[in-house]
Order: sequence, then structure tokens, then C-alpha cells
Amino acid sequence: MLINPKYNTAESEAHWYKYWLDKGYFRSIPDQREPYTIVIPPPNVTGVLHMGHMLNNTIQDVIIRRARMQGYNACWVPGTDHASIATEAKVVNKLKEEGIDKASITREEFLTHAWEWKEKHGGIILEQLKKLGASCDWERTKFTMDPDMYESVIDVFIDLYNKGLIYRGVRMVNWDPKALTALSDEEVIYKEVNSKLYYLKYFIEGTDGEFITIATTRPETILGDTAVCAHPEDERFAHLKGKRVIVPLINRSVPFIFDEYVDMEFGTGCLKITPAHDINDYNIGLKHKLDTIDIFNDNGTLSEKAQLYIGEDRFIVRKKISKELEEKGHLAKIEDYANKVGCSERTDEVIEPKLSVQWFMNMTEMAKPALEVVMDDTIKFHPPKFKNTYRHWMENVKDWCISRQLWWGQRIPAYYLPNKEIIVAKSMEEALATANQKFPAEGYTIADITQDDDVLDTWFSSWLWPISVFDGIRHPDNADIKYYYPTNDLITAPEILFFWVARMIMAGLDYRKDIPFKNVYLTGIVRDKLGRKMSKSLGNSPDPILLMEKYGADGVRVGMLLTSPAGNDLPFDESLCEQGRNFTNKIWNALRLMTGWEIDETIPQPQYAKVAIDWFNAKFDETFIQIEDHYEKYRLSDALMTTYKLIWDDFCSWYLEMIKPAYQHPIDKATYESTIALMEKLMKVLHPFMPFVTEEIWHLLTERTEDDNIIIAAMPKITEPDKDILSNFDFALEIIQSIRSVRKEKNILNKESLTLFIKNNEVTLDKRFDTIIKKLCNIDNLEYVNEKQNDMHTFMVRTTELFVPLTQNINVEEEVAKLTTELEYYKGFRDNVMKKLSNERFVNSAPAQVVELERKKQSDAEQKIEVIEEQLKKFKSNL
RNA sequence: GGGCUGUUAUCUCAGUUGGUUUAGAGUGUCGCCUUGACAGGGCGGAAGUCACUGGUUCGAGUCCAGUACAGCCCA
Repeated sequence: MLINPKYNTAESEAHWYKYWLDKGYFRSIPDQREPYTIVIPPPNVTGVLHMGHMLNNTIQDVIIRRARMQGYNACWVPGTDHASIATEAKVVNKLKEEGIDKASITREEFLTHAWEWKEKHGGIILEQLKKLGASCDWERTKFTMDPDMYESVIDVFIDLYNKGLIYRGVRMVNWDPKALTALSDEEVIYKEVNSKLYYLKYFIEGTDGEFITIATTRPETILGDTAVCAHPEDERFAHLKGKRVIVPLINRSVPFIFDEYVDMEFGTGCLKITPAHDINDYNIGLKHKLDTIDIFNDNGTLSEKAQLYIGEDRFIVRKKISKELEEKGHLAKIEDYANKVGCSERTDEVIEPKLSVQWFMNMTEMAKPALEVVMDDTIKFHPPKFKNTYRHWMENVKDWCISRQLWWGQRIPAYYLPNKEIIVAKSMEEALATANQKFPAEGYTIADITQDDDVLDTWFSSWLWPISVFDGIRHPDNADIKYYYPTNDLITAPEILFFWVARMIMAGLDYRKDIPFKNVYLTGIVRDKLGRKMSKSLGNSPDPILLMEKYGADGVRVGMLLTSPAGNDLPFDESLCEQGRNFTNKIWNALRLMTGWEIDETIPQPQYAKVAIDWFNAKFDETFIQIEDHYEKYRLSDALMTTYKLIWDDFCSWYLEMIKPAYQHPIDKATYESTIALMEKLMKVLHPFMPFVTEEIWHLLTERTEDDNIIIAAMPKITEPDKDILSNFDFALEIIQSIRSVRKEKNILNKESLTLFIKNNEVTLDKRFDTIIKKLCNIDNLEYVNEKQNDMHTFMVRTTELFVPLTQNINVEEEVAKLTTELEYYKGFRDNVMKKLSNERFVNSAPAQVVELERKKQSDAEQKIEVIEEQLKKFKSNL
């Protein structure tokens, strides 16, 4: 067969992906087989493929492809989420560019634009994943705003409301003044910033110029102050009990109060209290029944309640007010100060703590069972170190703010009546019916009812994902959900352990009475060489599509997985993809070698080939067990590296060299067929990692029938390896390596054949490998002898002495020096061992086999020492 | 400030309940080879006080405590 000298990745990838799709190999429908299910962590509908997706989806594809080959009914469900804040921001911007202001259009008009945007840009990532080889069941592609998905979310909201777990309340929320919406705690990122600490003087009411000094980073908020507070045990302020102080500039009289919350060491020990704009102040305000004065508008400018600087931005006011305070003698000093400021994950705007009416979900009860299933390993985390982090969060869980002041998302199904009553219902019509049932006297009509304007947090959709993609919320007994749920593995980033993973577990336990997945594989962050997270804004991320064009999808997949143990960050380097590409090339060339041989049916199988095949079968069996073990432990990098070495080192470097016929000589049929069979097994094991090149090779190894494709081929079965041949081969291998070293040292070219004498000191020396030693080392004559061979170069493998005659003179001095170093090493080693053995307590308390081993070490070392000393004596007598 | 991880060869990491010839792999590096699958290759070599200090033990990279440094999460 004629094989192209170069493997064409682009051609092969396009061909096989289409072929698999046409054959429907990614499709899964319930049948009698056991299912293996993965749901994709839905990428953001606004996004494009980045390196994080590449890593995450490579892992999922490896797992699902392996499951498919193991005979499971493998189902990988793809999809996207609607990302309400990010998408709305994009659409608002796009409209702005077209000269349309969001405020000037209706909700319906806006949503039309949003849907248009989604249709145009929404599928990009999924299309890009196909280039990677992702074997998703595309017919199951879901979107969190699909009608059925939407309805599931609404149903769950109504159900939880009726159970009393969802409530509406005034709370301090994280307000994003740019996006004009509340955020959950998890969407706030705290950043270290260099700011200033302002020391301000507050005069004490009814005194003559007596004042106290407070420290604050936010002088503009003094306009909302309703108290000043000190620690009850702080004697510096004890005399102020019952007194009032005057807020500067606006001359508001506020009480001086005492609370243990205050840190006596910080600043002046005296704290201003602004209940409307700080969560801790808010809590103190509640405790001491203080007034709450909200001085900000939603967009971060000052409101009329501030009295001063009305309509100006909070950061401009900060500068202006500090100047005014200084001018009016209220500023004691300013210090540089490093603190952490909360910023919006999406808009990067500084978060303003704000009191507002929002919808919340009580998490306390749901958190308990969700914590338990992780702690008792019903759901396993890989790596398990994340259990701690998870526990910490679940034990301190807070209520979840689920409303967002946006239009893109599932609109909250709450309806308000003129009498201030709230009806939660699936539709306006249902709400009306309920309203009239509850208040028959009122005779309400549709016109009297208004629906809540807000939408739900996107995570309030995604937390149902493993259930809702199978329509298990609306139809809990449908065939799909019963078959595919619970899913097997979830592959995601630790950053969203709480946002998403924890909440899916809660939803699963609540709505299915069962966990949503059995294993959670947490990937690391893909970083650049400098250790920075790859991001669009830094521009330090390679374009995955270009990478795949350059190195092939298989090469990039290997590159992603080579150094990424679960939970560890991946310091990405293009050279990893290069290594992946080189591996593709290596396999391709092995194929070219094999298929290039001429087969001669008349020649018998050489003995060396038979031994080589037996050995490689054993090697395969042994390695395959290790690979399976790595998979069981979700150590995919190790599984890949083990496969890589099996193919490159054991198969290409050793096996093929052993069986390779002489140049331009034919190969016997038996060896050829066995070799093809071995290659097939190797390709199967490799397929999950490198789907394209393995499928290509599968079809080039031999003629295939219509449905004989590697993607659905059965994985090899675990077989106990022939340990005897393996250990004996190891010894032969050491002999081969020693002879190579000797050739190297003595400058004997490989072309020049050698005679080898072996003085067998080992009890068992397997002579089966003689022909292989002869072949790989170009030995024309291999003899076993009982006596030392004089005038030959001597070397040792374990405790066996080997001799080769040398034509040129030996550099005696060099030999002596080398032997002396070696002698010292073994003596040191022996002394160490003897020290151990002469320790009575060791001999008495260590297990017998450990002691036995030490004895063996000792005798081996002594034997070596003896041989080396003899050699030395011989050389020295020649000096 | 509270909590959790980690620190092993240049780099990235293994090292599985403490004992397996005085620590392993990939990568990089150095030397040599190379008309016959593959220079995107072959062969061989060098490279580590297992962060530091103590402790437990016959025995510690592995267990315990403390210190230093790094990272992550939470406030």
C-alpha cells in the first residue's frame, strides 16, 4: 500500500468528522446498554472559543470517546447559556452604535434585537468545538432560553416560592451602577487598590469646639451618616456616652453609639455609620435602630437625599468633598491606604452596596444534603482537595440574590396587584384567575396586574442544566431523564464550584432526589509562560483555531493534556502542541514502515520476531492495566503519557526495531499480521486522545467493512501480563543498553560486528532473547562461558559479567579511574546497607521481606565490588 | 483578617497505607550517530542537601509541629 509521506491533518480531520456525523456515531438514544452521560458546561453565548474551553472540552471528549469504546451508550449533551448580563451589555452596545438607546425602545423590541444577536453569534463556540473533534450529540443541543428550558426555570421558581424558599425582601445587595443591576456575591471580584484614608473631624454637639476624628476611605458617604460608633470598652470615648455629634458640611446631628463591631486598633478607633451604603454599617443600623439615608442614584450619582453635589458622580464627589472638608477645617489628614474594592465581574465597575428590593432564595436547608453527598464521596471530587473549599462554603451559605434588573433572561413570574399583593403564577392569565379567586370582591382585569420587570440570575437556569436538558423538570418521568440521569462526570473549573456545581447538586437532590453527577473533574486555569491567566484583555491567548491549523487538532489535544493533572493550572506553551504534532508524525511513520514491507508467505517466522511479539503482548497487557488505573483515578495526563511511551518507546523504538527485516528484505506473514494487530490495539487505546489520526490509520492498516471504524471499536480487555517474559526482557534490555554504551565509549561503530561472551552468574538467564540481543547490537557471535575472559573488555549487568574483545588498545589509566569511582560508589552503598543490617532494632522490627531485601542488596554489592577489585588488580599489574 | 492548598532536576509534574539497589517521567540541555519509517529522528550522558528547622520511628520526600515563600477561596 502506498502511504502519503506526510499526514495531512486538515484533510483528515474534515473528512473523518463529517464521516462520523453522517454515520450518526455521536447520536445517543436510550437503549438496553448502560448509559454514560456528560453534559457540557454550557459556554457563554457571547463568547468565542478560548484555551480554557479547549482544555475542558478535550477532557470531556476523551472521557466520552473512551466510554463509547467500552460499550456504554455514550451521550454528551452540548449547549450554551444565555449569560444575561454579558449578552445584554453586548446588545445594548450594538444598539448604541446604531444610534438606538435601550431606554427608548420597549422590552419586546429589545428582546427581538437580543434574539437576532443570539442567532448570529450564539453558535460560534459550538461550531469551533467541532474542529477539536468534540463528539457531542448535536441533535440534543440546548440553550438555556429555549422554550422548554425557559418553562422549566419558571416552574422551579414557582415551586420554590410555594415552598417558601423564595422570598422578596429589602437587602443590601451588590449594585453595579454601570449595568444597573444587582449582582450575587459570587459575581463580585475583590481587587487590591491603592486608595486613601481620610481622617475627618466631627464636632460634638453642645460643646465648644470639642471634636472626635474618624477615618474613612469614602468621604463622600458622610452625607448618609446616621451615627458615629466606638467600641464599648474603648476608654478614649467613654465620656461620649449619650452625646451626639455633628456630620460635617450638612450639620446633621447623629447619635454617638457603642458597638463591639468596631476595631479599636483601626484608624482612630472611631467609626462613622452609613447604614445605606455598607453592609456592616447596615447591620449595626438594624441593631441600633438607626435611620437609613440612601444618598446615591442607581447610576452612582448623588441623589437629592445627599443634599450636596446632587447629580454628580460618586468618584468626582470624593475629590470635591475632600477639598471642601479641608477648606472648612474638617480634614485632619490623609494617609495612603491599600484596601480591597469589590468590582463587577462583568463590567469591572466598582460595586456600590445598595439597599434594594430583590428576590432571594433561602439556601440553608438545601445546602445540608448537598454538603453531605460530597463529604461522603457519593459525588467524588477530582482532586479531592476541593472538598474542603466546598465544605467551607456550604457551611457558611448565604441567601442567593436571584433577581437581575435586566430584560434578557427568564422574567420573574411574579404579578403585582393594586392592593400590593403578590401572585406568583405561570402566566398573566393564571395570575389573574388566582387574584380573583383570592379577592373576589375586587373584580380585577388584566389591566390591573403588572408583572415584575426583572429577570432571573443566569445561574438560576444553569443549576437545572443536568435535569432540564433531558426535560426532567417538566416531565419527571420521561424516558430520557430516567435513562441518562444521574450523569457520570462533570468537567468544570474550580472557580464556579459554588456558582454552579453546588447549586446543581442542590437542584438534583431536590428535584430528582438523586445526585446530578458521580464525578466532578476540576480543571486548572490555562496560563501563559509568565503565569498570567490567559485572557482576551491581556491578549496573551493563542487563537485555538490557528493552533489547530498549525499542529492539527490531535496535536493540540495532546498538547493540552500533556501537563495538566486535575486541579492544577496548565502553564501553556505552544511547544506542547509541537510535541503533540511530533507524536502524530511518529505514529504516521510507524505506519509507513509497516505498510511498506513486502510480505513473503514462504519464509518462516524468525525466532526473534516470535519472542518480540510475545514480549510486546505482555508489555501491552502490563501497560494497559496502568492506563486503566490512571483513568479510574481521573489522571488523564498520566494515562496519556503512559500511552505515549508505550507507543513511542516500547512499540516504535524497541518492538519495531526487533522485528524489522533487513533493508529491502521481505517480512514473514505471521509477524506482519501480528504487528498489524498490535498496532490496532495501540490505536484503540490512543483513540480517545487523538481521534483523527487513529481513525485514519485504522483504515490504512487493512481493508475495513462499512461499520468497522475505530470510534466504535471495542477497547481491548484487561489481560494479566506474562510477568516472566517482562522481567527477563528487562534484563536483556539492560544488556543491550550496556553494549551500546561500550560501543559508544570505545568508539565502535554499529556497522562493526562484535563477539559477546557472557559469564552467567545469575541463576536464571533467559536465553530466548539472545537472538534479539544479537540483532539489536550487531553481535555475530554470542557465547556463554564459565570462566573470565582475559584480555577483553569486561563490563557488568547486574551480577553478570560480559566480555567483548577489543581491537584497539585500552587506555589503562582511564579504565582504572572509572573503576575506582564505581568501586567507591558500591562500597558506600554496601556500607549504608550494612549499617542498617547491623542495627539490631532494624533487624528485629522491620518486616522480614524488607530485611531480606537489604541482605540481597548487600550480597549483590559485594559481588560487584569483588569483580571490580579483580579488574582493578588486573589493570594495575599491567601498569 | 479567617480558611485551604502547595514548595521534589532548567521548566512542568509523578512519587498510591513510611522500607523495593543511597529519588522517577516528559521537556530542555550536552555529546555522538544518521543514504533504507521518522532531524518533526536514533543512541548515550550530565543534572536534585526532596523549601527550612525540629520531632516521632529501627527507618521520613512520605507522618507531626513550627518557620519562610507562593497560590487559591472567603470576608
